[in-house]
Amino acid sequence: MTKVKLQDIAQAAGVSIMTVSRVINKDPKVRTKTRERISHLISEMGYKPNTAARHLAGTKSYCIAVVCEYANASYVNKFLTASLRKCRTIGYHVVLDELGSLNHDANTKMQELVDLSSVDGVVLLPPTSDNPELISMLKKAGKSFVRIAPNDDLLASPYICIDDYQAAFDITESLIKSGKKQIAHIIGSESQGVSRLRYQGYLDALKSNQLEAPPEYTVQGDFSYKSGFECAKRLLALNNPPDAIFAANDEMAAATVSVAHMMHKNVPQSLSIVGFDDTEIATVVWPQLTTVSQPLEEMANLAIELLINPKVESADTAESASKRYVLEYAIKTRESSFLSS
Amino acid sequence: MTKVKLQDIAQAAGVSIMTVSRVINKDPKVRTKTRERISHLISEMGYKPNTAARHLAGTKSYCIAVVCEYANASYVNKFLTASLRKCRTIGYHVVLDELGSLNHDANTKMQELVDLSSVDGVVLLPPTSDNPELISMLKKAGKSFVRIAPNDDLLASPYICIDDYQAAFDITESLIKSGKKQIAHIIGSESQGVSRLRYQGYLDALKSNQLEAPPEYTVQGDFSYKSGFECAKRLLALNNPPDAIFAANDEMAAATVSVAHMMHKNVPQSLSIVGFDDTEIATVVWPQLTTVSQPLEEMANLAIELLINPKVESADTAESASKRYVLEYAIKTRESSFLSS
DNA sequence: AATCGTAATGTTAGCGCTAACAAAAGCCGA
DNA sequence: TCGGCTTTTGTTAGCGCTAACATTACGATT
Repeated sequence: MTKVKLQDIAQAAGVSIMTVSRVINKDPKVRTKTRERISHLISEMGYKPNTAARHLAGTKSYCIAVVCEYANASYVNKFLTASLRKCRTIGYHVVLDELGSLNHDANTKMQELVDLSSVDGVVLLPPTSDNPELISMLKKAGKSFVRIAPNDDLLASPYICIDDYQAAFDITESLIKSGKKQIAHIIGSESQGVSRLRYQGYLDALKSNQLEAPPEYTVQGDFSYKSGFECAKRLLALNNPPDAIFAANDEMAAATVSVAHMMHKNVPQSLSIVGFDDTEIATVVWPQLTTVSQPLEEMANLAIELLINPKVESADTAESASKRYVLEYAIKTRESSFLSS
Repeated sequence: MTKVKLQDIAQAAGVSIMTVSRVINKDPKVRTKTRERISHLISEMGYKPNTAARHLAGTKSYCIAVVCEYANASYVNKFLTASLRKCRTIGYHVVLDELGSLNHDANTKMQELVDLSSVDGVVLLPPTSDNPELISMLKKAGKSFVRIAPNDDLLASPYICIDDYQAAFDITESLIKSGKKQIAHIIGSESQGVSRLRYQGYLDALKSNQLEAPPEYTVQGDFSYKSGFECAKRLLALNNPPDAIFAANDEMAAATVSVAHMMHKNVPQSLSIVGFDDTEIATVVWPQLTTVSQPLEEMANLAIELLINPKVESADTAESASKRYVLEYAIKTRESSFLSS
């Protein structure tokens, strides 16, 4: 039960401890034959590097930070869980930073700096992806970080997103294809770039299908259930209420479902509702939400991958310089927009 | 920006590094005067112990494991977030273990054992709190662990819970007080002890109010939304449908709300619905759920506290031997059972 | 005041690993 | 076959801290 260490492997392989360390750290300066022999022993003897020792001896901390505004947002939860899972398999740790709770300017910065020193990389979740102070702080500190769905300063760091515009376009069009013509939109938080993209996708889908929406069909939410509730009430109280509502996230779409029930509207017959994100919420309301499924797990895995791998800043292709990762989304069609029977 | 270390403090205080270490570790064998002087310097100079070094040198790993079946259950999320928050402040790390995904018997055990070695303590979330193999494994390994809401083998470890029975009793009675007389119950997963307690609380509340429920008013769910949906459909399809439903958790209560909408029942006028847990879900449905609020944050904090503090196994009082922590719950009255206007 | 016992502090070694440099081994042409 | 080069491997030191033991300071007892 006692742990296998470098020493043990080295002894078994008849090499020095350093050579084994090199194999572990993928140092190319090891003869292929030696590497293979050692690699074999490593897996055979079940060696796992001791993170604490590596941290202490080396320059890496084997820890990454996930920064969000509030940890209870459903997409944050999903992302966080995925990150924990991923890090667990590769022997990293995760710390969670919630910016929302601590609003003192200087204090926040301090908090951050403290952690920065002991973290290999940082993942910024929206809306912190566009926090200019945070970004400049990270740059100044020379920390590597990746952002999820940022809007501004796109060259500041690698980032991961989906094509929010196209996804919004598609899901709006799916509404149109199902015969809806009066489609309203609840915009997401103004502080987030994706809100604009999703809004634009919605607008363009209407336009390219020769549809128009009166100005009152566009209402400003902030991604919260509460805001969605208010917005949906406003929309459905109109003289000419919409026959479909595209909410910029699931929370607001769920709220719209609630209002529909409140007003005894049949969903989807007299009102279709679609959301965005495909979080838990989408499937704990009735009817379940048609929504855009973001590959949050994949995003988390990729983000961490990018952070821990010594970025091969090779100049050979323009491709490797493109620090932009656009992942595939999927439209999950459920009953809130489509009657199955 | 360079980190303060023990050495720096020792120098500033004119003592040896070891004395400072003793102060940090609350070793009583330091003269009060010395301790105070050093403590002062520690906070003044902003010293933070280096976890990796402590881990390497000492016997503790400064890491705790949270074990659950599936990480997407809403109470797990809430607990996990709280744990991360807590651990962050005290310089601990958290690893998440999801048992549900890996069902291979031996494999699971192995997985666990691997981690056990590098973890100071383990928190078992239901239903893993009652996993006998897990428990015996932990005991055999001599790991300290605390369980949340266990049902069996109550002396095996310290545990934290609320009075599920009484809470269920209370919330059922609140239904009765509001004038409902035909109250049904959707039982939670059979594998979880709390299901029985909540059921019993429900039964006894009826009895002590001279009410009776026909056998068909009791249906077996499994804490999932889906099961709640099926159960609620069954209940509301009865010839004499209930006028109130107490679901054993929020997921199933949310499902019941869904079914009510589906059947065009007014909530709470013609059907009151109450849940249990007060997770996110309770407030993203309409009407929002009346539910029992579990202090999950507090539970997480306490669990971690218990794990990291060298348990003072003092024999002086029976009190210290009682390894049972029953925290306060609160009934959150919302519109699913109570019309505000 | 000398003696002992305990309380308080100090010293040494090393946790498992990596950085930085040192040495050895392999390869080449002349 | 020999330098002079590169590639591959080894050696040494130390990251920041704690365990275990060694030493000193202090106080009480006679």
